[in-house]
Amino acid sequence: MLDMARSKKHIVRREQLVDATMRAITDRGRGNLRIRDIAAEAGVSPGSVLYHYPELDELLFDVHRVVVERFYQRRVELTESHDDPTRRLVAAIDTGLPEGRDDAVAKTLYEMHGLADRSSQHGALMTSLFDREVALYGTILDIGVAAGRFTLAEPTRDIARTLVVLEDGFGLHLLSNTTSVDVTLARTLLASYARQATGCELPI
Amino acid sequence: MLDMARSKKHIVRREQLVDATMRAITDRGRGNLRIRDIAAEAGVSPGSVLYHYPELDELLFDVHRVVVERFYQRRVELTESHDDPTRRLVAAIDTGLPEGRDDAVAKTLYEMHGLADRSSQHGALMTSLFDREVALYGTILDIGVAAGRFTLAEPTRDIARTLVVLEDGFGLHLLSNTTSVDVTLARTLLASYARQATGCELPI
Amino acid sequence: MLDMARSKKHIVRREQLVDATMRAITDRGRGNLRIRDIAAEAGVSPGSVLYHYPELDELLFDVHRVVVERFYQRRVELTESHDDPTRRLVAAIDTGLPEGRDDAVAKTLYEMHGLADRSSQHGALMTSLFDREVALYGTILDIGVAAGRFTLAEPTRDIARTLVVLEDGFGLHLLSNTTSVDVTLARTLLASYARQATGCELPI
Amino acid sequence: MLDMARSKKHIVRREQLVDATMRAITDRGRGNLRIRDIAAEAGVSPGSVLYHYPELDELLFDVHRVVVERFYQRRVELTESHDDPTRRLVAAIDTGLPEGRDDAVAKTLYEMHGLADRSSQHGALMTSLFDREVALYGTILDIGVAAGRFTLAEPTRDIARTLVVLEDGFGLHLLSNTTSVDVTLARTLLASYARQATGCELPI
DNA sequence: CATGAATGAGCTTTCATTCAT
DNA sequence: AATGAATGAAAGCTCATTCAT
Repeated sequence: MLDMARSKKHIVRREQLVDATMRAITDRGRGNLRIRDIAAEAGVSPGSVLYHYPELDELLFDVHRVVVERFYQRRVELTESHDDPTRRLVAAIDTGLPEGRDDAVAKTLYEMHGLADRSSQHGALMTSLFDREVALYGTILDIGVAAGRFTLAEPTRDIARTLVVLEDGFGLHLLSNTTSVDVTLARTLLASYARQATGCELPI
Repeated sequence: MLDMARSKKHIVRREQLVDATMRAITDRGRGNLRIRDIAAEAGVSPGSVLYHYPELDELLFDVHRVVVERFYQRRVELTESHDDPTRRLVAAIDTGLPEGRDDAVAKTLYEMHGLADRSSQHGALMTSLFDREVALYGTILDIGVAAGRFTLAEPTRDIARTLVVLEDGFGLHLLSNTTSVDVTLARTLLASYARQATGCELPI
Repeated sequence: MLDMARSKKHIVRREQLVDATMRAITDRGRGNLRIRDIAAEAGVSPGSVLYHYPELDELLFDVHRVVVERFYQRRVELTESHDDPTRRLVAAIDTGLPEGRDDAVAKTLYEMHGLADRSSQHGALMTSLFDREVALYGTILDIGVAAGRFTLAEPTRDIARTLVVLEDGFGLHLLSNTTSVDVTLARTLLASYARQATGCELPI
Repeated sequence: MLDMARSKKHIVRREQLVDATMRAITDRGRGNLRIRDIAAEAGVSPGSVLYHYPELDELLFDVHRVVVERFYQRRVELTESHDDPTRRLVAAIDTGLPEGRDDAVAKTLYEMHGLADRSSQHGALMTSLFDREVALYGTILDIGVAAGRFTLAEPTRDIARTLVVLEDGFGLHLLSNTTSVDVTLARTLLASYARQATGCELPI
């Protein structure tokens, strides 16, 4: 009992630290991340961070995991809140783009790409996200086809993958200081591609 | 004369350091970059690096500049080595994707995205690259139209931007440990989009 | 309570560091002062010095402050331990001169003059010391006059200032390798001036 | 011949470096003095400084020597430019005080005190200056006595020493950021002491 | 559990110094 | 004679990490 209680507290603390780390990454970038930043953001001491996460890599991995999950779950929820296939498609597009430069989830997600390079664990996470995003789009497209709304110009999966890659490309630019791309343009071009690929006008 | 010679030597050393830095970034990533790595890669002492680049930021900026220029120039050269619009388009696509995980130029380019976040100078570089890439695709498309080979489904610029963003999205995945995307798939999907957008089969 | 205890420990450590710095300055001179010297003198690690004094300047300022205070307080105590005006005057003179080349307080005090040059904070400290020393002599003189023992040849303040400046001049020589001046001579000449200025023989 | 010419050039360069060092010390203080500062002030390269002064200590010693000589010679010249004993005395007092915070000779002289501490060579220089200054005052006083103008209250040498020490004390304050003492006050108090000691009003 | 104190490893940075030209 | 280039030693500074309380 006591053990469980302690464990529970432990888990809660770890979750708080994951959140704090996300904020710290959004603020300072992953490269400059210091334990004291995480600690400060969580309102605890640096030693406390190490206590709950003796291996910092584990914390970073948890952050990645959480951020992937949140990002994906949000997409699922918001797309499933619509019945109309075109509205679903638009919702998918909208939730696939960062809301702005301070979109913590999106920012953290992109910061994690650098890790995938050196860690297959992180690579696996990213792959799992990609695949699920593709599946999400795939489902939306197939349902649209089944409903007689979409006429696909290419195999479902190819369109879905292209859409996800496009999102990622736009995300990269939107989270940088690039001025050639803004979120409106990104939506427009994504919708434009989607229209072509589905043969269906989108309510954007 | 003497002054020019000295200046020249200095410039040469700086170029060597830029190259060394590129390699160091490819090896260790930008976040973990240490002066000693650059020095080791260049075969000089750490102090020497600081001697030629008192401000590390300036070195990093030069690296970004060089890498952008190399990347873009290579694309221009290889696309212009073809006369046929479709072959040009294919060449553009091929040079827009990293050749592999160890593509130093591409790798460095992507590592620089993190800097754009905090530095408008880097942002400007990235914007300039993006704009020129878009212009490159734009020219290819327009020439193809003029030659009666392409029939554009969308405004030239929109297609061009979409192509560049797709490349960037693919690049992101190809340089990470993601297994869902490989270079063959990237080429295929890019070509697929290009075919749609130009109404013209590509010799891929 | 806990906060106060912690704070207290911190304060104690800082005081220890101030003392250690005084010794280090006496040994090596302020110009050659290294953090490791302070650390070694305090029996801690260099990092620990920075931990308690993130700004070295602050430490140096505290050293100055402490040394000024100690120097002045000692003078006050020792002069006030006498009732006879002439003995007081002699005590003031004696405590105004360095006891030797290894007089840590005096040595540090003089080493600080170089700082006043560039920092108004240090200048203010030196001014405050000077003014208080003048006031101390002033009081002694005035009391002597009131007691009918002294007959001042000049305004009280002028005599007092001249005495303090003389002390400082002698101090400068006594702490250097100058052989033309020793502490006996300094006492004699100071007493000589004091005798003239007060019209009263001093028991030196 | 060639050797001598080279030698001459060498000597000239060394003199230039001594001057440059004086300026550098006045600007940055002796403690923070870097070879590059001297080089910059002399308009040459750091390597050149070492070439002419392989031992930096030697340069510093030459600076001390030059500065002592200049300071003393100027005093001699300016006091000897007067015939009247009182005017001589005033001239001595005036040339014994720094003209301001940027008085390079005086500034450098005081910065050298820190060296005397550790080097007997420097100590000897300071002693020689002190002794000559005392002799200078001594001569002035004796001549004034011989001319029936001064009636000394103390032995000549004691008065002379007291005057020099007073100057040094004032110098210390005038070159620091101390606000309690300015040059006018210093002149006044010195003159006041001189008047007492000589029994002669000074035209100050 | 949590913290403040303390440490030491690892890095940057500064600078006198060497050296080829 | 003089310089720019390069070095390496010595210092400072930053941090993760340890530990007593």
